[in-house]
Amino acid sequence: MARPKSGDRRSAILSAAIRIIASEGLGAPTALIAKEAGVSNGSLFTYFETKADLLNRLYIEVKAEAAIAAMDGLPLKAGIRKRALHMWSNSLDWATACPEKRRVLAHLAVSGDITPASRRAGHQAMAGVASLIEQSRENGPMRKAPLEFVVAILNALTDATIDFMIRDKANAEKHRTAGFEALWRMIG
Amino acid sequence: MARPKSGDRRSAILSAAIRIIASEGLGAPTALIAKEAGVSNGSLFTYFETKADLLNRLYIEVKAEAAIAAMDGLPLKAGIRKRALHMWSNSLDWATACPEKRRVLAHLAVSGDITPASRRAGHQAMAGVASLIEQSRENGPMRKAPLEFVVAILNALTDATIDFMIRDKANAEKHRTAGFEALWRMIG
Amino acid sequence: MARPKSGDRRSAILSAAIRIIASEGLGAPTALIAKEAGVSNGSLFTYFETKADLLNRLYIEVKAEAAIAAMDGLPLKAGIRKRALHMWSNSLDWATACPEKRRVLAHLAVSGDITPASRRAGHQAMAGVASLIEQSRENGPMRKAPLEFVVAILNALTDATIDFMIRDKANAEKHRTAGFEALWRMIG
Amino acid sequence: MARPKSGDRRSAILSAAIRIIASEGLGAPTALIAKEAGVSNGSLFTYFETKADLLNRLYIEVKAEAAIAAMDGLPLKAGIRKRALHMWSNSLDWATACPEKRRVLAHLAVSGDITPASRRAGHQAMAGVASLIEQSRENGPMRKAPLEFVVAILNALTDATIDFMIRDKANAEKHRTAGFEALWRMIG
DNA sequence: GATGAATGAGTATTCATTCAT
DNA sequence: AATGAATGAATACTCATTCAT
Repeated sequence: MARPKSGDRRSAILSAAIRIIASEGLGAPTALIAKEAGVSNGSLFTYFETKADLLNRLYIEVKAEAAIAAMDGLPLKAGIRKRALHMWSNSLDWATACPEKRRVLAHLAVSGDITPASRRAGHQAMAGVASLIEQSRENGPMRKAPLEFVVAILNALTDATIDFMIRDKANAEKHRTAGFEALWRMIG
Repeated sequence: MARPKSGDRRSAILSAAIRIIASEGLGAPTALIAKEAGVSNGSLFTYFETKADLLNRLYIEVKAEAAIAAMDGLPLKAGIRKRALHMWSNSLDWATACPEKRRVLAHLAVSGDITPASRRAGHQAMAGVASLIEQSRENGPMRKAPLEFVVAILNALTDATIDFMIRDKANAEKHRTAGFEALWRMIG
Repeated sequence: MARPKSGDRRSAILSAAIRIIASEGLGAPTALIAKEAGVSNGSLFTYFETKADLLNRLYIEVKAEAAIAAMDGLPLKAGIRKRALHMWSNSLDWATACPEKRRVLAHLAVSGDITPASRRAGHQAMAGVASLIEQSRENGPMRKAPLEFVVAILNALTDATIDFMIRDKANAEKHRTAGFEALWRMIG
Repeated sequence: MARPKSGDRRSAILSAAIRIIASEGLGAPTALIAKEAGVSNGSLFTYFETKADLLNRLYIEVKAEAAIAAMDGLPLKAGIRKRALHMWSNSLDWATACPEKRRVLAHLAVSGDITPASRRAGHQAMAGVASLIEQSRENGPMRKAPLEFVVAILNALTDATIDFMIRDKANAEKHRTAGFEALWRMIG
């Protein structure tokens, strides 16, 4: 038979982990994740050495996905404000579309199980985003602040905006715009 | 009467919990906390019904302490920008002085063990802060945004700034100022 | 002040133990018994060395009470069958009137905490009853069986009858009579 | 398939439970039972959900075994007295041969952990015995008493007889016979 | 590889008993 | 003596990880 669909199993586990961790938190038993993935609990450990390993992979993959989503369809020729707005919208769209992934990322971000290496990998995945921010602030009031500081603020602002969009869906559009305007006032 | 319940013991446990949870996370064994507090593991449960109870009290007390610190010595007669800056500085000073408390608060904030009631208590403690923000944005670009949204952004911005001050202590002062300027650009 | 009313406290504890153990079983915490007795948990241990001690005293006292109840108002001049019936009725009346004491006795009888010495004390308290049985079987078919065997059967039969009287109160009288007739057929 | 759940392990646990509970009572730690069964403490819980579950299964299985033993080799064509005597002897033989099981059953019978469902299952297992009793008393003095009452008395009488046989082994045979005669006088 | 049973370290909580007040 | 806080041993149950099949 052709190659065993190990890739399938691996991603089945990963996406089961998202669903389970989103609802149960990081304390969720690996056995539950395996079950949700339709896989035996033993199998989980042939794809991931330890639970911590699974968590780290999850962190990296979801982070990467978020980064890709953020840059999707970026109008390369457009002005910087336009491109920034595009990315901002993309990020919020993604977060709204995959609330579970966002929850999981929030859990993982504060987990002691995520290694510095994984965090670095996460940052690298966000390189495109970082560069866009770099350009955005180039002529603004934060032009001298360390890039990381600006990134941190952006992340925080994004989180706050998303939280609010989810909490008050009726006015989601307004919040999205208000968030961007606030951002631009800060760095643009 | 027998040996009366001792406030000292209670706070010994609470502050041991801060130290232990800051370094071990919320999964830290109650026995370890008790030991750090110089108290028997059974005693912990005469002061707190359950571990979750301990966590909730911790959340409320530390949150209240942060609120008090934020408002300490507020120059009531000063203009709004000055007062906002004072609060901003206070918050960052406190967070810098008690990094463990901040870490613990960060852990607790995302914990499923903190009850809605405790969260409400936390918000109430922050009432003074909220009112100051309310005034700050009164004539600014975010005057129409929901207060909660502004609060969320402030929190996020504070966190980002603190993170950065801690990470790059040499330029802590600059980051503190830059953070406030960013804030004021957004809401002032 | 006159003598401290220690006797009161002691019996308060004992009767609280009956109520609590009847409803919670032998696993009931001593603290609960103390509370029900209106006494501090520490005090319980000035009246009874250990929980096992409390249980043993309880066993002996309740057993003695049952024995006394059984012999109460015994018509000394009457014939043996009449006296036996009187005792039989007394026992069932007592058990019906104090179901909690009976429950407690049932629990204690199978407990590993009751010492042989206590069991002997219990038997001694039942001496009057034993003697009556002795006479009852004197000319009957079990005249050669060991007394203890007959006693055991009587106890068992009593228990069964009481259980049934309690379970089917409407026909309690019938069961009481049927039980005695069965007894008499066996030994009389 | 992985290593299949093993009936051997299950019964090893069950019979270890009998030995341990017989000597230590129902308070015996599950870890001790597991150890006696030559199994890890965790394994006990793959065969029985909770300790209470283990206790209930034990109750049902031992009760069933007692019932089967009681009816073993029953001479179906014989007269009722003969059949009753056969059952009586069987029961006593079994109880004498497995004193631990009897002890355990005695403990379990009064335990609050045994569910009504388990008690019902126990009664059903005893259906054959019940029917034999029904026939036995059919023409006797207790023909009008509720069957359950007669069963209770039989149980009690059996218990008393066994206790005595065990206590006074030298005359076990005599007690066995005396017990049956007493029974037959009551109901036959 | 896949399975799921086996393992055993780890943990919150209880409770008899002691002891400071 | 009375109180009730302090103690710490004890215990059911969980779960990441291993391993027999």
